[in-house]
Amino acid sequence: MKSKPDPQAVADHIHSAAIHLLRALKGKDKRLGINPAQLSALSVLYFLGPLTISRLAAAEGVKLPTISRLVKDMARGQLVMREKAENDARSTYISITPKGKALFERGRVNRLMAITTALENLTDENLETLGKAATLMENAAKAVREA
Amino acid sequence: MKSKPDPQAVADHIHSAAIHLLRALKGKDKRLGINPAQLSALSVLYFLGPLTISRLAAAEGVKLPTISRLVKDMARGQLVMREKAENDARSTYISITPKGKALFERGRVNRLMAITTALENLTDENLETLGKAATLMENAAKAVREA
DNA sequence: TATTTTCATTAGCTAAGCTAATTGTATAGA
DNA sequence: TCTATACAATTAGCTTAGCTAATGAAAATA
Repeated sequence: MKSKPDPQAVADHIHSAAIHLLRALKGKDKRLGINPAQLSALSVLYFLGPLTISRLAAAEGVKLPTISRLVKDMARGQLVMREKAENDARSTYISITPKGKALFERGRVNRLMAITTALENLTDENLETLGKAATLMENAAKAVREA
Repeated sequence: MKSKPDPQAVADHIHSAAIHLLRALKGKDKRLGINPAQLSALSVLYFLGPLTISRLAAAEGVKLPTISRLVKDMARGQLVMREKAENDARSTYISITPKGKALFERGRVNRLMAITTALENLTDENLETLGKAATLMENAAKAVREA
């Protein structure tokens, strides 16, 4: 039963699975007026509190301009607010507004419902497997980013 | 130890992990002259053999025009070949060329080396976890797509 | 035979990433 | 203190990878 797992094969498999899962999810939150990238950024602000653009970019693992534009869009929709940092005039803190919070909560639920539904019929054991795998994937992502 | 896993939380976690892993990988195969989407399509042709555009799109979980354009680009680069189906003049079979095969093999190795390296230090048990998770994710992706 | 369905392409749109260049602000060193 | 360097953020412009809608041609069906 325990045939020695081949890292290359596992890498191939997990990579392919990640691609297919995200592709399948794309567009599931169209009607909410929010897109996946915004949802993801809102999630960070929701859980971590106000952050500068730079720190938000780092948290999301993307470059500055990417977040900069995202924040602009979200600020226009009043999902987030800008606040000048007291100690450093170069920095701006971004925080989530009540409206953003509400949208995020709705959006998050809707977006993830699709996966959740797909996972609901799984055994607890399988759910546990997925949970552990998620952590391993996050670590791998970090390692790749730092490579 | 076995605290009842919450599908919603697992969904959230796996979703986030998939986003971060793929973002981290992006651009790792720039210098090969092939991009992730092409690599993914080549992979399917490599393993499954010649397919029509429609079947290729289905295998990749995307719409027809997406694959149509991808194939056009790859055909220009002589990575794949078109062949008219004998029995149905509407269909075209796409197959991988020797050049495509070679590029795929190199590309695949290079692209996945990043994950592989990140995974090499894991225990066999963790690799097994990831392997199982990948399968569960593929199933979830399919379920989402069909929802 | 006439209609509908299917396979594929084209045109044109959007989202989400990137690099390079620019502006304004902080800080370190001469 | 002044100057050079470094850092935060934005803007401009490019690329990739997806989508829908419209079209043409072939096959299947009523």
